[in-house]
Amino acid sequence: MCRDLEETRRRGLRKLQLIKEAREVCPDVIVVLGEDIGRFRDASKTLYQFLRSFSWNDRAERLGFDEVWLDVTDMIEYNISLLNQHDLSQSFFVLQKDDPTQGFAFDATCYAGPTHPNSVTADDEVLSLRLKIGSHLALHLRNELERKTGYTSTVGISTSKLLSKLVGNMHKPRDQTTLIPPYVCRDGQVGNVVSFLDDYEIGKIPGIGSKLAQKIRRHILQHEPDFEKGLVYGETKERVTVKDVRLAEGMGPETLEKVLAGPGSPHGIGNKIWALLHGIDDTEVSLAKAVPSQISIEDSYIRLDTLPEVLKQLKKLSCSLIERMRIDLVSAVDDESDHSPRDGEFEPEQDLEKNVVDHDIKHESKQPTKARVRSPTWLAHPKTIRLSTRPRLPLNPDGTRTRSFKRISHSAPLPNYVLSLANPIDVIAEKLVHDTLIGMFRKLHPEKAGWNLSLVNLAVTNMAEAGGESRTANGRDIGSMFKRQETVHKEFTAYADEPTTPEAEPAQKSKPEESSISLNSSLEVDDNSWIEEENEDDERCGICGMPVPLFAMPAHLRFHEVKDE
DNA sequence: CTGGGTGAGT
DNA sequence: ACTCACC
Repeated sequence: MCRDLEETRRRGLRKLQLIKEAREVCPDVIVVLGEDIGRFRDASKTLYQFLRSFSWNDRAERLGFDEVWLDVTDMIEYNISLLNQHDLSQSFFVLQKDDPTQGFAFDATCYAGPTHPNSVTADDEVLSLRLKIGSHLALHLRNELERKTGYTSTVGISTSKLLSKLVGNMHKPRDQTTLIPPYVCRDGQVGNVVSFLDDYEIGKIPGIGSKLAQKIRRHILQHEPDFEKGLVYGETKERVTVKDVRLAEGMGPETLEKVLAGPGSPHGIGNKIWALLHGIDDTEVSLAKAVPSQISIEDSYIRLDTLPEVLKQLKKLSCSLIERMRIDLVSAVDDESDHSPRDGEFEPEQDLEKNVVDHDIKHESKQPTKARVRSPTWLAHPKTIRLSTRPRLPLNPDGTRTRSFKRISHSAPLPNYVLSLANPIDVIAEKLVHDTLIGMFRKLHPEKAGWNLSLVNLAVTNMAEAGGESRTANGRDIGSMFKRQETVHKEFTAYADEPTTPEAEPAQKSKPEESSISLNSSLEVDDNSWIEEENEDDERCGICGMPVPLFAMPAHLRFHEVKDE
């Protein structure tokens, strides 16, 4: 097994490759089944909360486990207002509005890291400046991420989710790329956005998945595109590029609508895809959510065709699901009622470490007046439970098996006792299986036998958020953790990689600077504890008295000017 | 035969 | 409520 993604790829292993094919092309590959993604999930959470903790507007959106968009438009705007236009090379980026000493020095006359294209042509000074500042912020975030967690990362800087994601792939691993102006061009010349996108295979554009890509290819090629066996997943023999589509005869939003519309496709798909092909994506980076909208656990099986075995698996999935619910949906809240647990008094067994910031607790315990405890509380109540299966299709007459990824599902109200924190997970799971899941399973598979499942998924959905619009309840606590201490590095033994996303908009106007960050792999991390020291070289600000590093003083004083207006 | 997520259509 | 498309 290779720790190194490049080596792995060089040996012919690809993502989404069939195990059979992997063994053919690389006979000494070691295939590990039954993997536990728990540690990936933890790493993902760490990454997300770290980046989110920098955000001012809380627009931080995850894509899969290892990518995050940040809409940092507000931070860029604010910092532009602080710039000394006569000394841009000695700028200071303020990371916190309420504390102008928190930040870093940077040179606002240049981009940090690589750009695409590499050479800068004079154009659109406003957008250029915004992107330059964005690129320095990205570098700072990457440096801090690596210093504090050990994770290296790759970042794209542009004005939309679409463009930041794509351009971020240009320099991997452990680097960043800024898509630079001119985004659109005058005089019929092609801007950098269109020229950047033109050579992409159509299916590589985020938002154009396999189904849409096939429909488009079929239309452009005028026949059913061949999928050659042995080719990398998602690649076709006949490459259809964005340019091919854009310049195809009669092509436009209307044609695309006709080509793409069908059952399951959203209205206006033609317009949307047409915009995407031009690098236009006006979708916003979504606000961080206090709670997920769904939690699900699934497992796949070589063969699952008896009821006793199904019940056993349902029990296992139920346990995992309840455990996950308690981790992600339960938080500790202040409880004023004078209920300090007496010795020997039963306390619900559950792991709240991830939800509670321990310094808060210590702080609380210093309060002499009232015995305050943190009581576990549901941040949201799922109202629905859903059971999905993926049946393995019966053999064809000719003995082959058609592969299907179709799922069937059934939903039911989630019984209240599942939310009981006093009972052991085990006990709840057992009851859930017998009271509810068996019945749901029978609805999906009424026959006594004859079915064979390749997958079972158990989910809770339909979250009713509890009380206080706690958008900040959980994540912020974790976010503050980063500001307080170095976080222990968790080993990340994989070659995380590649996702891909969204939709479109005029890159032109005053649009968000967005960064798409992708987590790559781990480095050794020095087991670092850092001590905050007061720097004696700091000058004190004449206005607010705060100690400010000398190089940051000009920016700090401008901060007062702006603020006091 | 990966293990998750989100959002939309019907 | 259920399925599909997409990541």
